[in-house]
Amino acid sequence: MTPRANRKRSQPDVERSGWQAQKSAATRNLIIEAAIRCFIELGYASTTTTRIARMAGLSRGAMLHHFPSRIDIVRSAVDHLHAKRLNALRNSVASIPADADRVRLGLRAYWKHVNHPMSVAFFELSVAARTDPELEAILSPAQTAFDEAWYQTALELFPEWQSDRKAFDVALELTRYVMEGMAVNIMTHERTRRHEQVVDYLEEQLRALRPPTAANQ
Amino acid sequence: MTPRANRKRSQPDVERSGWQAQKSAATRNLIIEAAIRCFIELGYASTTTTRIARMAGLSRGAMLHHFPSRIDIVRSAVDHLHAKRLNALRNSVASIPADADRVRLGLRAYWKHVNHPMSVAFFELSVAARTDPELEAILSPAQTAFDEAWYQTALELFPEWQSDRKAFDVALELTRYVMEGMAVNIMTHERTRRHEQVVDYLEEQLRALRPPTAANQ
DNA sequence: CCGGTTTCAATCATCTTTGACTTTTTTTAA
DNA sequence: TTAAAAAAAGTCAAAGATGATTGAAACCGG
Repeated sequence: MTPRANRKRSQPDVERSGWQAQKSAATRNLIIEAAIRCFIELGYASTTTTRIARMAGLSRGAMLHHFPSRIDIVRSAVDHLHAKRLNALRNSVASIPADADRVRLGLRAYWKHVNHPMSVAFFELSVAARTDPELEAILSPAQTAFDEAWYQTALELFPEWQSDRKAFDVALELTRYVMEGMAVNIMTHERTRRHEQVVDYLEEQLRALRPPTAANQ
Repeated sequence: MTPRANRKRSQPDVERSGWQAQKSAATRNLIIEAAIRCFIELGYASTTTTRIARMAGLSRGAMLHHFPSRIDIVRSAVDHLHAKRLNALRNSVASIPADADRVRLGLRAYWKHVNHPMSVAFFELSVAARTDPELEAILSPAQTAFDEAWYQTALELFPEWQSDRKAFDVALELTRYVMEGMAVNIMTHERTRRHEQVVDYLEEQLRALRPPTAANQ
């Protein structure tokens, strides 16, 4: 994103647009994305600093220059993931026209979202955080912020649903659990199940849960 | 749990399963259950041989006498979990009378099942197996066997549903995904959500999916 | 051009985990 | 009672991971 790096020395903060700063930011990004790829491909526990460095194509020493310790990388990776995830959610919902089949498109968008590699990475972190208080502390704010944003975004996508907030809440939670349950199933088991049928069925149910004002959009 | 057994010294041949063998088996069980507790409390990655031994109240050397290597413990733990899980499923379903509200009781039984510590342990292993081929090879047979047993058990619980196998499949998968999605949510996030409402709603939907032969049981 | 800084690389000591090996204690069978 | 066998405990070296330290190359402002 922005070439902003947390400077520790007594350098004027405004002067941070030189070539060096940009290269530094690029390297930091490279490391963060390598770490995320490690989470996805190797799992959180096997994501060692050595592996991240190799994945990023850097020496371990060079990497530890940008991130003094392992947990610093994790912290930045969580921030990075959170920002991208939030952005992807907003974009995918914003691209749905008001006169479109919002139930269908919204559902498919979320289905795509939970199957995105980014969600796999977040899932890995979430599971690891269950038994790792330090990671939990890092991840928790991002989780709740995303949950909140998800709720708000859904509310904006379906303004007519505000009339029946009870049904709306059930619909949202149901959607969330079905989608995430299926995503987890796909991640851990094989991918040879009839998930699409369940998505279709869920779509039907969501329509039934909606207030009967609009026609069927 | 105590290795107390009746000692008959006048029968040397049948004594093959004597005290020593029993004590050995008890110790093995102790180790296996300690390992499972470690999976639950520390996570799979942090379950080292040292921690298992400490959890079991044994020296590490003693433990490695019974299980030469770490993976051997994992193997036995998976078998142990699988057997107990299968047994619990069968028992809880078998305890449902034919004239009871089978939808409600079956659903609650499964809800209880996915929130059981045993399921947490299995979940930990499943997630770790995603990026660990060796563990995957150990876990996969147990997974598919359990899935198969789950399907069969449900079929036996709802024999009238055989007439509409399509709806039955959707109902089963839906149930599975909602329940597991919620369970994962409870494990990784906080437990302060309105899961019960979703269970109630799911119960309603399952009733609607059933063939309209029986009254409402 | 140069002093100082930033980036990158390499090495080092420490710690943890693992599995093999050895020793001690307990139990079994002759 | 005693010797073999099994269980339990303790010791050891190898491998891997981490963070710190040192050294070298590129870059910037003056």
